[in-house]
This record gives sequence, C-alpha cells and structure tokens, in this order.
Amino acid sequence: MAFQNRDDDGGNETPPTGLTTDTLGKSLGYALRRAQLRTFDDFVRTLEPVNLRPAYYSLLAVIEENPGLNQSEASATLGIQRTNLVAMVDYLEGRGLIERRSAESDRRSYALHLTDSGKAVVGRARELHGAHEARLAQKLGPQGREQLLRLLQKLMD
Amino acid sequence: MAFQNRDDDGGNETPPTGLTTDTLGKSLGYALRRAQLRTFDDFVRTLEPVNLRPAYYSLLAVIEENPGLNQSEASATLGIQRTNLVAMVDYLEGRGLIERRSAESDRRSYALHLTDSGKAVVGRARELHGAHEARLAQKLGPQGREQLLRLLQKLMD
DNA sequence: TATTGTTATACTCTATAACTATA
DNA sequence: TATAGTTATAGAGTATAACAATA
Repeated sequence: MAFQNRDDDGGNETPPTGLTTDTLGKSLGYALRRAQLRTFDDFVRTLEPVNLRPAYYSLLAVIEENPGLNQSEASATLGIQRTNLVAMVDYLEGRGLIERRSAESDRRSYALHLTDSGKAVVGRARELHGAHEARLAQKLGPQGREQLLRLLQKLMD
Repeated sequence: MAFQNRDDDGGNETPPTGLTTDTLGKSLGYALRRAQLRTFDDFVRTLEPVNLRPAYYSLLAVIEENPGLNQSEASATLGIQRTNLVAMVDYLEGRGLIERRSAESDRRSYALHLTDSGKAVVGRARELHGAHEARLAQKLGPQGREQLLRLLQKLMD
C-alpha cells in the first residue's frame, strides 16, 4: 500500500493521488461498490466477442433455462422493470437470438424462446462467462470464493 | 429458500418468480452486483435526510480530509472523470457547502474547501453513514465484515 | 507541449405515468 | 378491476472531443 495514513488501518482503497480517503477507505459499502464496478468492467470486456452486454446475457440465460416464460416473469426474475425489458427483447429479437411466440393460454402475453442462433450465442457466451468466473476464483483462492458468496448472501437478507 | 431447483446448489438468488436461474445463481459476479445494488439502495435512502447522493457525499468527505485539493485530484481519487466532476462541484458550491478558492500557486486550478455549512452537513452525513455501516456489520457478524473487506480487496488486485 | 477546468454531447441504465388489449 | 405489453419521457451516471487559460 503506497498510501500514507496517519493512523494504521486495514483494508483501504489505493487512490492514484496519494490523498487521504479515510472515510471511504473504511467504508464497506464503498469497497463493495468499487469491487463490483471493477468486476463488472472485466465482465463487459469478457462478453465483447459475442457483442452482448451483461444484462442481455442474463436475459438470454433466463430464457434458456425457462423456455416459454413471459416478459413479466423475465423482468421480475432479473430485477428489471417490465417497461425497460421491452427494448431489450426487441433488440435480441431483432438480432434473431430470441422470438416472441403468441401464448395460447393468455393472449396478452408472449412466450419467449431462444432461436437456434440464440442457443449457439448463449453457449459461446456461457464459455466466456466461465472464464470470467474462473479469473475471479483465482483472485480469491479456493475457499475464498465460497466465503464471498456466503457473505454476499447475508447482505441480501 | 422457497425456490425449487432440481439439483442442489449452495448460494443462489431468490427470484420472486420461482423460475430457474442456475446460470446467474452460480455466478459470483451476479451475486456481487445484486448485493451491491441492494446495499447502495439502502445507502441512498440513508442519506436522504441530508439530501445528498452517495457520490456527492464521497466528494464532500474527500474535500474534508484533503482541504485545498484541486478538481483533478478529487476526480482521480474518486474514480470520476474530471469533466463529470464539474457539475458536482457546481452543485455543492451552489448549495453553499463548498467553495472554489483560486489557488495562488497555480492559477489554472481551484483549491476546494468546505464551508462552515458544508462541515456541518458532512458531519451529519457521516453519522448517517455510520448507521448504514453498522446495519451492514450486523448482517455480516463481527468477523464477517472483516472477511468481506479482505475478499473485496483481493478482487481489486 | 502538457495540464486544469470547462462545455457540449451522447449513450446506457433506470424510474414513472399512461395507454391498449386482454383477463 | 387487474394484468401483460407498450410508449413516451425524464433523470441519473458515464464517456469522448474540443476549447481557453495557464504551466
């Protein structure tokens, strides 16, 4: 830590300026945010070969695992607003990765399905995702990853 | 976990739909993102009494700890673009919480300082921030917080 | 030449209100 | 009445290019 602090303290940010950031350096919320942003950034670059943003990949993955679900179910599962999901579905449908099939049981809703092309893309994306997760696991160590998952789960309660 | 899964697996999201989310449920990046968003949301509400967004609070805190720093230093420390910091400084100056003093050594830059009003507000904000951090610590347990900080630090390497 | 602050701009993500067609 | 999908819209947050003043 090339980062001078009057009083010793454990985990701290390492700003490139050499300035003091005691308040933020001691903040768990801030550490969580910075780590998430850096991890997310790596993931965004990871998915570039398939030209998908993380949210779009997550939508494809949910459709793959729950073929025929409707848009309300997809948005609720992903924590996205129904209204904001529309453009995402439009986009993926425009790329020919998914399709809206009119549901026979409820004529208001669409059943979402992957196309063959979509299945191929999500398969390739899943490989890239796996490499990203492996990179994180390597940083954390074997049991560090499980520890982190458990602690993050506690934050969700 | 009121959330059926064919195969047993440890840490998983708990979507309100009952749909399967194996890919996302096993993803550390996704867990990190969801936990950060929830934590951030709590922090946003925490700061409402002082009418400050988290980024503005972090700027006030950095100025408090490094009085006289310039905008480039502030933006680099916080990981914000210089260009995007301008409106933030404008806003806080407009509220009378900080001031731009012309730096004698370098006439291009401003020295940022808290006003007396700014010191009072950041003091109150720090109390609220402390309550937020205490809430997180309670969810994680005594040593859980330190574990999490250490693991997040590993992600930053 | 390089740096500080600045403006303009654009793109993504997110949130709300209101509409339609169905249920 | 309520729900599924949709449109319009607005607010954050973030990113790049270009400029004037100063170093």
